[in-house]
Amino acid sequence: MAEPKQHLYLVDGSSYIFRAYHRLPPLTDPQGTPVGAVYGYTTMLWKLAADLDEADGPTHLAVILDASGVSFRNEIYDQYKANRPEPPEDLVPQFPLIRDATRAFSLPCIEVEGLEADDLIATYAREAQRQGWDVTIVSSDKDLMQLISEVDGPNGPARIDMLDTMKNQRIWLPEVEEKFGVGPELVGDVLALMGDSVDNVPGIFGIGPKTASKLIAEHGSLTAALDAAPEMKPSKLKERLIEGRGDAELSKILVTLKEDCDLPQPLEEMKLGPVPPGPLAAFLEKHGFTSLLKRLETGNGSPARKTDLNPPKADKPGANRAGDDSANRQPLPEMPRIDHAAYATVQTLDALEEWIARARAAQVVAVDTETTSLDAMQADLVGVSLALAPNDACYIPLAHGGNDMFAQKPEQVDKAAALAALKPLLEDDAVLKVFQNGKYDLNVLAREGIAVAPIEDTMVISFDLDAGRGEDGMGGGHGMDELSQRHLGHTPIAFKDVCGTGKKAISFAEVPLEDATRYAAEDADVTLRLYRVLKPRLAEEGGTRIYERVDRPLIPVVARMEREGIRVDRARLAKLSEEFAVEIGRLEGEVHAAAGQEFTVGSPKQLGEILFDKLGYKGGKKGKSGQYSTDVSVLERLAGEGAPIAKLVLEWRQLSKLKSTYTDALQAAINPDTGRVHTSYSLVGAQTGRLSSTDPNLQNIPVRTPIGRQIREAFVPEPGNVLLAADYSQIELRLAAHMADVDTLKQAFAHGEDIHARTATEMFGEVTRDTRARAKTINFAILYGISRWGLASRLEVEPDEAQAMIDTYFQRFPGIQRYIHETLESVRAKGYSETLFGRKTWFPRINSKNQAERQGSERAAINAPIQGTSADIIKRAMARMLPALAEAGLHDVRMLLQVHDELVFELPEERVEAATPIIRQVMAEAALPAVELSVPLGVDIGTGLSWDAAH
DNA sequence: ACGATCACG
DNA sequence: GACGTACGTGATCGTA
Repeated sequence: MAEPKQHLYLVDGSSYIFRAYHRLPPLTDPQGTPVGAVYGYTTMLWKLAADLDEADGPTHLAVILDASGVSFRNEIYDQYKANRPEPPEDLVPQFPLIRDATRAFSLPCIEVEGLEADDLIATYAREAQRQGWDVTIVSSDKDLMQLISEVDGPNGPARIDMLDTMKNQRIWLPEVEEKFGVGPELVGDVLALMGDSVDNVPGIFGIGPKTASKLIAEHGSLTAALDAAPEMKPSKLKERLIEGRGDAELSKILVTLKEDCDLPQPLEEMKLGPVPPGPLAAFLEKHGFTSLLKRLETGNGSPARKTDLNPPKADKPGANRAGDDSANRQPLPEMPRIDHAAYATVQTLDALEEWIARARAAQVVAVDTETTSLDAMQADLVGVSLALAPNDACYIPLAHGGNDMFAQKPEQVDKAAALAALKPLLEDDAVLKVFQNGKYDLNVLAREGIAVAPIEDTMVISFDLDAGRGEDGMGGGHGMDELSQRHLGHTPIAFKDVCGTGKKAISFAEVPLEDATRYAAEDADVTLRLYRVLKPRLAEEGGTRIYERVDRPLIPVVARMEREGIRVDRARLAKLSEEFAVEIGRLEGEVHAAAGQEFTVGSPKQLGEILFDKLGYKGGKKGKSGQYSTDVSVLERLAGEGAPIAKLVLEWRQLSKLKSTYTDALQAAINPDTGRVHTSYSLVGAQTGRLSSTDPNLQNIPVRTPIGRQIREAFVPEPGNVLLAADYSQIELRLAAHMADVDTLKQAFAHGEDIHARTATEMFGEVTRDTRARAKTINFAILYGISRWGLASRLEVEPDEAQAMIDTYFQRFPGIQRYIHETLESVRAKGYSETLFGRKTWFPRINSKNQAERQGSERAAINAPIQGTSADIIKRAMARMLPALAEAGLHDVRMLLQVHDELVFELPEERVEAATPIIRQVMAEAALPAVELSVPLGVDIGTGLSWDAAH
């Protein structure tokens, strides 16, 4: 048997502590020594050491530090690292503690005078790779990205990758490519051109990361780029390249890692075993890391646990871990209890200016708006609250006392003046604005002419961490009250306690200032506290990638789409409503006649009794509510068996649905100010990461039947414009083919084949209308997690026959069965599924003893990575779309709607030709560069004078 | 407030 | 031996 692969982790201790210092709160230990960064470092080592025995975890580990003093690079260039500022004074005493912490874990700690940590890491990494080991460099230093590689070793490929523990991100070839636009072997050349101000590597003045990447990618190397300079067309860039040649060559030497250092310690001595608890306990105790100490004692996720408490086990190492993660969370510095009396009401411009100044100094401020409506497109701004620290919060009333000119109004800052004062703060790049559901506030403030940025959103952070995590008894929502309850143990004042409910409800503008301040300032306070709890978890739990790269950038994009809205033709809808009403009345009469009595056709209860008791049709099945089922499958069966009433009811239902849900409701949804319909998208509505749409839902407008499609004809562009609809074609099946690595399907997609026809050929040997339809059903069944009974009922065959088809499918596409098996194993062990972009969905019931519950989770878990990856891809496309169009000068293309695999745009007719290829490209390439798919993404685009015509 | 039904991907 | 059968949503209606 081959020996298990060795995996060396090299921890770049020095760079970690700098970053930890800035990211973590300034804790001090019982002796008064600052230990915030050390605490961060300790938890990181803890996690790494506890990963021993995990797949891809370390078998060997060493910490590499910078020795103090000068390195050989200073002999080459005396200015090297010369302008680096002194480290902050409360960081200095923490440097030696890094060594103490490392020793406490009984881990090797290596530093060599005259060598930098990077050079030692490079040498050790290459040496281990030569011996066929995998290597993970724990650092985020971009210089080290030069080392990322994979070579053929004695027993298979040996790779060097990186792990950024702050962002909890693996860095591998795609990440390097994304950052530098070139492979690792050329990273040094890019760095040499761009320089590094922190290390005082000169680079070439005036060339930054973008230009450097572009030059190296174009010419293939630094030397080639420099050589090509004299031939370039006259430009600033050309001059700089020629004049800066010397600087660039020197920089290249400085950034090149020394890979042939003398090694002070052989690799074998880095072998990682269970951590002896004694020295570690002493260290934790000395510095007052009591929560870690407790975990060490209880063995909960402890690096010492493996031998001390549990004998090594061969079976699933992660079993039963599902969902227990929250208990493993880092303790946070205590926050004071919520104190409503501490909140300020800001009633003068001077006081407001002071809060704004303090917010600027704090650089992070939680913001909340109070309005008159939940609909951001109708809401009037009533006040704004700010929070700078726990209990340090205020409320700024702007429109209390209502709009009645003569009413008695409380003293408050003039609304226009206050907003003018707030605007620079809210738009300041250097001040982070934290919201709970920021999309709402963004829209309210955008309507006041304020373009808030940059923002953070605790609701979205919560979703990216905990989607699906709700269990019985504990809600899984991401609303503020729920989050506050869950993470802060605090129940905020309820809106209805301030404004009342039902008929007696008052507008927030009528709430007395004292109550308004308590409520509003508390919301900002809670938001800030939630941010402090949730934000660090992103990095710890691997949520940074999806939050920073997908969901956070999407917030302003979706907000903008909501504000754009879409025009609907009211007259057309009204006409449809009327036609439907006539037809519904006629059908109702016929149904009553067929039934021999009047009854409420819309009542499934009454209908069931008429059909099965009075008229005596057979096959009535009662559900658990004791009521006959009368859904479409039942009525269709009855209609097929010659029951005229069933067909009439089906028609009646179709038209009632269309009228009440669409033609009537859409007219009512037209915004009187804009004349357009503005849906609201939820970024946290669907567990898989999809958006959902409400008020009205524009993601379920009819399309499948001709009669329903008439409603789509009422969605229209402004005069002179057209609607453009761009759809991903079969995206989920394509992703399944990629993720399950099914060659036959991948080839079919690569050749642009009809995928259902192809499936029919594989399964039934021939393509007919019937076999293709069956194949299509089976393809979807696979995506949704199949059962013989479910498939049987859809195909109207016996379960045995359905099972035979499933077997055939798995035989023809063996990757699918393996994918399903591996996905479920992983979800059972970890508790969550993951998309290609790292989005997690939790399945707390995956190991349930209740079979139905468990099987339901299993089906959802099979589907979630596929549906979720598709959602990630279109989200990335959306975030890039308007910038890409703008870059081509297309500023008048509006992105209006998203329907899961479709984007709808409105644009002047004469822009269609220019916009189409850009939209197609952005969508088709949306996975890149983070993920390279082995199937192409097809995009179908159409245009027309209605949404229907655009398809 | 909840279940049944049906609109969408 | 019983369970309850395709994934993910939201709106509307009737009924409790």
